[in-house]
Amino acid sequence: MAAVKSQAGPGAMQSATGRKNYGLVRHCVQEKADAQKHRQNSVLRSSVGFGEAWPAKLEQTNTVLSLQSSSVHLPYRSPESVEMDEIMAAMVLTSLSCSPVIQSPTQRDPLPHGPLDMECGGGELSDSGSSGYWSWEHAPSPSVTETDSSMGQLGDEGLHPEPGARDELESRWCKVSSRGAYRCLWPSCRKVLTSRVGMKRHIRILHLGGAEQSHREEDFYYTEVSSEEEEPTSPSLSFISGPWSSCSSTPSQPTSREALPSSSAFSQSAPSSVWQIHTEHLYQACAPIEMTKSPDSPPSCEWTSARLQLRPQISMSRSRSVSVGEQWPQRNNVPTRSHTISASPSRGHCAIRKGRGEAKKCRKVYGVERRDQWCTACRWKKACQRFPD
DNA sequence: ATTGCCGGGTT
DNA sequence: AACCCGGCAAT
Repeated sequence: MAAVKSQAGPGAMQSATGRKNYGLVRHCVQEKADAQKHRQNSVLRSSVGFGEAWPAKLEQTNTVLSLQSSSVHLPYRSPESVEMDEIMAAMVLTSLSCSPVIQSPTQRDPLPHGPLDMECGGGELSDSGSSGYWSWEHAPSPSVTETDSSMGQLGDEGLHPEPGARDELESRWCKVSSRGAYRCLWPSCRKVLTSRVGMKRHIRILHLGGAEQSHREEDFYYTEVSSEEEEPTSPSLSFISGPWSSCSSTPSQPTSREALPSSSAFSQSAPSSVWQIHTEHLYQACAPIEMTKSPDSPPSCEWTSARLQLRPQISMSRSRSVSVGEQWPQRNNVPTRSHTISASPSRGHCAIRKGRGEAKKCRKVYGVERRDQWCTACRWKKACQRFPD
């Protein structure tokens, strides 16, 4: 009883005669307490880990974050001063994801499913891999990984792009300043026009069937290229850069081209998937790190220390832009899950002791004063035969 | 402190 | 075998 009082408080007190439920009540209370304890511990742990990973991640993801900030008209700030504002910006972006422009890409279901659709579909991209987290932060293919990481780097003037496809992407991004041509990104159509209006018309008429409702959708099917960049690009790169650039209302704007689509693409599927993602993420926090490290990752020791930092930067931006607003539910959920896991031993422990108090015994039923009504075993201080466990 | 009951003693 | 109880673990 004293134990009950101390653990469950006065509300859970059971009378001596009500001891039948004592065990159950106590178990529930115990698990509650355990849950709270685990939750606190997990929250604390996760928050600590987050805090550790955060600064380093800030440095690496500064680009994406600042771009996001720019999309909500927040001035660029140094990484050291951005933490809270980034969270706010991410939340704002999340809320902004419901804007018509952002949603429009997902309305193209009847269209043939080229890479564009997959990419601009938002949810399809993030969930295409399957179970959310791994498909998000685990780039399914090297090309995507590289693209993701280069996405972040290209916007970051402080980082040096790497050779290979990244160069191409860089040129693609850099062409913004030297824009001159527009390439149709429709699958198997690489038409290049020098006029945006012409390109829109081309897309609308040839690919969108001239539909009136496709009024704004042409933006998603062409990309702006520099006139000298006519060599074909790998599909993964082209289809990524294209829709992303065009998802914004003004495709030629480098900042919005990156921030808006990313937020839109993920926000549509984020609230549920990211929720699960972070759950699994924390759950798998002990998973090997190096396996997910991109070969292009900057050789920073900070990047090898925290798991999140090893993710492609765009992935991190996704997670953050969408999930920061969801962080609390996630965090509240994660400990719950960990509690479920960690509670099993405690449950097993309780199972051993479960028998006691579970069943009424003669002593409890009749009381000491009516001992004559006890079963023989109880009278002999043996295992009760009338109310066996 | 109370309870359940094992182990052992006594008759 | 019937009965009783010390003592322990669990609560």
